[in-house]
Amino acid sequence: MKKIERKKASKKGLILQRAATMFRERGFAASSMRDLAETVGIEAASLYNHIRSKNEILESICFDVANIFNEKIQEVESGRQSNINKIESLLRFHIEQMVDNYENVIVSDREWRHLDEPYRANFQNQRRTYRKRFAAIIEDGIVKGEIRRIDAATAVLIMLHAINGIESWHRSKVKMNADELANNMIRILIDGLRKPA
Amino acid sequence: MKKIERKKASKKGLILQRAATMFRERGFAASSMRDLAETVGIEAASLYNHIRSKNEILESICFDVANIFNEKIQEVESGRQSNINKIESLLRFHIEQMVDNYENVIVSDREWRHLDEPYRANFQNQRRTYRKRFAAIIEDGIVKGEIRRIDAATAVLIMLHAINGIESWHRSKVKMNADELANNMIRILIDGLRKPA
DNA sequence: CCTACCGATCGGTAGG
DNA sequence: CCTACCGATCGGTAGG
Repeated sequence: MKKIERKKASKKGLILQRAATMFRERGFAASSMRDLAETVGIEAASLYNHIRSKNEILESICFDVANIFNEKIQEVESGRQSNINKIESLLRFHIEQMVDNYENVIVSDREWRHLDEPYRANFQNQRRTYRKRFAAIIEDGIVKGEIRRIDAATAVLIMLHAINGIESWHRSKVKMNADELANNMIRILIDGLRKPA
Repeated sequence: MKKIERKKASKKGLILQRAATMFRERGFAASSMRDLAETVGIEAASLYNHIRSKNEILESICFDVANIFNEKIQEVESGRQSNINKIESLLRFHIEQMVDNYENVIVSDREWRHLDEPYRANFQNQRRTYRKRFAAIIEDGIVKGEIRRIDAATAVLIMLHAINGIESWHRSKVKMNADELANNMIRILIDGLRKPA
């Protein structure tokens, strides 16, 4: 019994993993269940023994990613570091996820609009909330004099989107290692381009 | 004769404009020619009197956007400003395009992967070239001591992706005006978050 | 997990 | 610009 369940779980895991790759490469709407089945090595109809629908796969990917980031920001918020260091921690985590959990992170960011209701609204809400919590850290940093007087909401959008640049790093031939990449990105985002006079 | 041509041109323009909106909202693959025809006010079959195929619409959107940015970077490269100011000019232009030419810019950035070959490869090449030219400006700025010793390619990816954050600004209720937005973004990207000690 | 199949919808064409 | 229609493909189900 345990064996069967483990087998089922791992086959479902395989389906989700192959789906993430396919959704990233072609987009959710342009990915067919027949093609997905083929990469998994079964017939299309057999997929439905493991998942309920195409949309359920997307739900699974999107909410997995959302949970990962929600847990992290909770942990960071309750820490005792400076706000600048909290931001650096979050950025490092985003970069790390972008490197290690690439397919899922990209798909959730790019394809969540295809979620059926009420999942779409739910996901959008979680996004909004996450950004507000991130902005609150920046605002606290401004109040405490660690951070320039910038618009916090704009800064959050910049940070979160900037990290999507790693997408291109993934496909690049000249692979910088992941740590070096993270250090470069954080330095640029936190200290800017301009050389201090 | 002129009248007919002008009429045709404007109907084709309407189709491209409605298509851009639809492609942005639902994605290219999830947009049907029947739905597009409906928003234009004609039958699906009649679209083909104005355009050759669904993919041709995407080509038109993507290469229009590519041309706009290629022309701009050419102009900036040949200017006499400092490299920091060249970067600021490019960023301002990107932000301006994101505000004024929103649908086309977003669609070209998000949906170009659906271009048929050889357009896809061509577009990808133009992207790569644009980024190299952008990076060359940063590298020159580093050599001349205007810019910190950062990885130029990484900086380009950050800048270009960061600007996509405006996407969220568009849907936001609390509308900051476009100039204010541009100033905030440029300050954050060029001078960073951290308050100088 | 498969075979066989459903109704719906897709991009596009013929012919006027 | 329309009516009528094509073949292909879609997500998903029945039944075993």
